[in-house]
Amino acid sequence: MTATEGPSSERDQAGEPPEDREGPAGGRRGDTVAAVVRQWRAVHPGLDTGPMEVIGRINRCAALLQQAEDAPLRRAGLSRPEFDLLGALRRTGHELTPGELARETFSSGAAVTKRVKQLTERGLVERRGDARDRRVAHLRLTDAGRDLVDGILPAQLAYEAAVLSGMDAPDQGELASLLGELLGQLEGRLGALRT
Amino acid sequence: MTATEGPSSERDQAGEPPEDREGPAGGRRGDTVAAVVRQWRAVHPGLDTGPMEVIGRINRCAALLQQAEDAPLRRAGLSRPEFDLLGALRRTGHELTPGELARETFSSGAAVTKRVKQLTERGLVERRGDARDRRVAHLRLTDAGRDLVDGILPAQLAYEAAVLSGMDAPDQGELASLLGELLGQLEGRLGALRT
DNA sequence: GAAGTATCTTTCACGAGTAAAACACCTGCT
DNA sequence: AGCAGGTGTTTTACTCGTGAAAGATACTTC
Repeated sequence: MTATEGPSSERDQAGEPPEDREGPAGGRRGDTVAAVVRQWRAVHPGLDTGPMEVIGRINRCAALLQQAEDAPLRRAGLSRPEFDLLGALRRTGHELTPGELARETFSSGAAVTKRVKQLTERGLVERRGDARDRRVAHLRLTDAGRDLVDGILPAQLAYEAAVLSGMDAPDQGELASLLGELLGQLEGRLGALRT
Repeated sequence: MTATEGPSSERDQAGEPPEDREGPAGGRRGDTVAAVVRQWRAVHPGLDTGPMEVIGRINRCAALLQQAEDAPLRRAGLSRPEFDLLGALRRTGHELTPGELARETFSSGAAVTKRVKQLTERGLVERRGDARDRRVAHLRLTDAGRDLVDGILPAQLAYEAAVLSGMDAPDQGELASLLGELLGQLEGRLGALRT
């Protein structure tokens, strides 16, 4: 969550006309971001609210999805960042160094250090020193770690599919494709905008 | 950040064939999520990776956008959650209680308490006790707070528009619409899935 | 081959968010 | 009136992530 949005609320003193009126959980039609955009437009009629409708919704979807999405993981006693770390190890198929893991999972090196420590204590990850360069460590899944990932992943994907099931397949494909386009753009030239 | 993804990395001992090879910053074509999906499919050919392509991309877009998006705000000395709080006050037009603000900004009451404290100390927000019910506080923007929001918002939206400018307007509209559909679904029946 | 510089990882100190408990106050029931 | 229970807000104790510094090792150059 973030972006210039939030659900619309009701708060009217005595006898105001029953104007907008949408509970935070959203009205029967239209999402909360749409309501927020309407509010902004009422206050600042000249504003170009186009970007909010995209960015606000992305942020809001991400927040909701993360909240919901983690349910199957928690049952396995894993947080999402922990699962991401294990997953990176699993899907690449080979050992990774802490630095590589940090890049893979888009988190700081410090965070990786901590997570690896916990995961090794739990017996899911093993570390091995490099013979050539004694600064680096090589991390790999233990058998237990691999089994855990392989056991969770199908349930996780099925759960995610259920979460998305309100949308039909073609729309999901279209959405994935547009997001891919946006993401490609962002990953390419974001950082060139560091004004 | 989060979701079952992360960029692909290179790590090969001596003489392996130059197989996949995409730096974390993404290859010339295709986003990082696509690369991750390819890795998963190579390891688990039977998997339905559809959900990852949507959810993974949403999460990754959100992470990148938040990182980039906040640049104009930081110049004004505000974090995104602080701006969201001020924005909620501004766009609703009337006073809000801490509880309402928490719902508006999708954050916990405790977080709102802390932010409000800081913002009142900075002279951007004022509080007023309720005469009837002395538990509740009513919060409103000071003139300085209102001016700050009004001063930042156009720059913020222009910046966001620039961030999205790699996509043409019809695609942005399409994306916004699909996200709105998804968000409507999620907001409606998410929580019914609390398995 | 020694000094300086770059790189990989971990440690430290801190800020931010959360859940749960604590408070403070209202309200309805007897 | 008095109290049981509910609601709005703040406090507390804790977790987690981060940036910056520290630590350890490799490379480069004179």
